[in-house]
Amino acid sequence: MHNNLKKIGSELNPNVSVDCVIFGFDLEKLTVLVIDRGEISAEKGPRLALPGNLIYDNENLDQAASRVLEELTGLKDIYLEQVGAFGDPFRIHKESDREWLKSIRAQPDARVITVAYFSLVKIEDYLPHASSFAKNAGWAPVNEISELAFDHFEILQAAKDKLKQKIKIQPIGFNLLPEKFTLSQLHRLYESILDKPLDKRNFRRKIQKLNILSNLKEKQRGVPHKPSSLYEFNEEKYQELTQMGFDNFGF
Amino acid sequence: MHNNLKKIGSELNPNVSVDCVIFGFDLEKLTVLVIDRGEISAEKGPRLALPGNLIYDNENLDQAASRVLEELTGLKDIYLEQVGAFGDPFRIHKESDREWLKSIRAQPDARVITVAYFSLVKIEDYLPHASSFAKNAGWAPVNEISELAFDHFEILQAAKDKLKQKIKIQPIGFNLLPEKFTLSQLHRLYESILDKPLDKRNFRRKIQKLNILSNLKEKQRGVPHKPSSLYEFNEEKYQELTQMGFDNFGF
DNA sequence: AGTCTTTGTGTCATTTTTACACTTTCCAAA
DNA sequence: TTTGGAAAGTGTAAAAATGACACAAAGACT
Repeated sequence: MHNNLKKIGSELNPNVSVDCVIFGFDLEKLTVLVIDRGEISAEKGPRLALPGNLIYDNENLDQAASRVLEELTGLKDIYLEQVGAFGDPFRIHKESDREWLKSIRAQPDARVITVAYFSLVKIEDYLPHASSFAKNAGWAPVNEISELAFDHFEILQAAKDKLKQKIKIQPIGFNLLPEKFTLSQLHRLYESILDKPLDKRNFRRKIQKLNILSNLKEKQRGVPHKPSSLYEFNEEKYQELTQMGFDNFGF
Repeated sequence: MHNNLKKIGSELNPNVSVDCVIFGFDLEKLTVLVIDRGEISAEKGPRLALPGNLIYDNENLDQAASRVLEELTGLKDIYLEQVGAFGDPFRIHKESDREWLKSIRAQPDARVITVAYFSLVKIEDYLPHASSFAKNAGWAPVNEISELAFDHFEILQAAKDKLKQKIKIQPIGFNLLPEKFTLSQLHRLYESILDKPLDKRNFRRKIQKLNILSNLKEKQRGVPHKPSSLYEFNEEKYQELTQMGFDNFGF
């Protein structure tokens, strides 16, 4: 099938980039990893931007997104999902963007299409201040972001929508939680993503009925209140469910 | 905001294309518009492909998709939705593809990212044989397609999935039906897209309860059985529904 | 011992879903 | 004109899911 491959160097493709919306959950609210472009004049627009980079000609889109994610956080094998392609003609066009563009190795007058991904990360796995990677990256609460550089705010919005939609169908939320978590944490996570309150008892009933959680015989320790049971996501039980035609959490 | 625009000609961008999955519905089953690349040696892979083309540097992605759709069918203002971006490195690599590539004006050794769209067309609005456009395009039943050129089969699959998902949430199916249609036709349409049988009475009850159809005081004529009432999709009533928080058909 | 904070639990009324079969209406052919 | 074929159209009952709602239990801290 793949005969006659052309030999081409691993060059950056000046026309296609990937941007990553990296979600985290601080056990209270949904957060996203943003990069501070530093002190810039008002002309340059918002300081904060999503991590992203041009793609290499010898990697596919998913690989490029993984690479960007790993370059920034050092994390591998992370849940990644494509959001879609973005790009008005000449969306990068300000003289004042030149410096920034140079830093991501794009040509200022190039037309760049960007393919956006969202990823779900256990926030404990990436503590920016402890990391040797980009000191200028940090977690920001999603709901407190009101603007981002370039078209990144639009991309963030699309990523939130996609996540919201996806979590109604597949149990991907566990990627944002520690291995062992409480039902209350899961409950807050769903409320954060769906952006609406869910009745506590009804939520617990619904989740428990699905039977995709293992109740570890272990409790929280050191909390100044009644300690909660800890649970683990059970992949096998979830597979059974899907094989029975399950495809909707009903939120 | 948009100062300092670069002046750039309306050149084709050799790195980015759009492909369109144009769905139709022949009142029996879901169909898709495919292009016959003509007699080619077995080496060249499947004859059938999705319509697509490179994008111009002065149009955005949505515009490019509209253009491709219009160039092929002559139709404007058609429902279009992005499916996502596709593209392995060097996915176009066969010597035998050169001729075809020339015809779509791509360079044989270029790396092409393709952004896929799906669109919904009233099949009656585009009858290939009556059209002066591409004589080599035609409607093919979606379920009878087992292979397509390039990565188009994968794209078709993704488009079907997206359509299936989307129709559970928004009443976009009407774009595939004539202005006036019967409940049975709508029923068959949903079964085709969701790819599963739906109980007739339950389907009708569910649709009617939503109250987004206007029952025209008009019946089918000339059918060899009891004639059906004709209905029209009522956009205003649907808007009311959404404003009341409706976002799920529950299929 | 008392206070604070969060966990964890059940019921009832309403709504939604599912499964299921027969009569009506028109056309066409005998 | 009668008859047969073919799809339209309609109701009900049982089961399941949803939504609303309040208080006791467990541990930490003072």
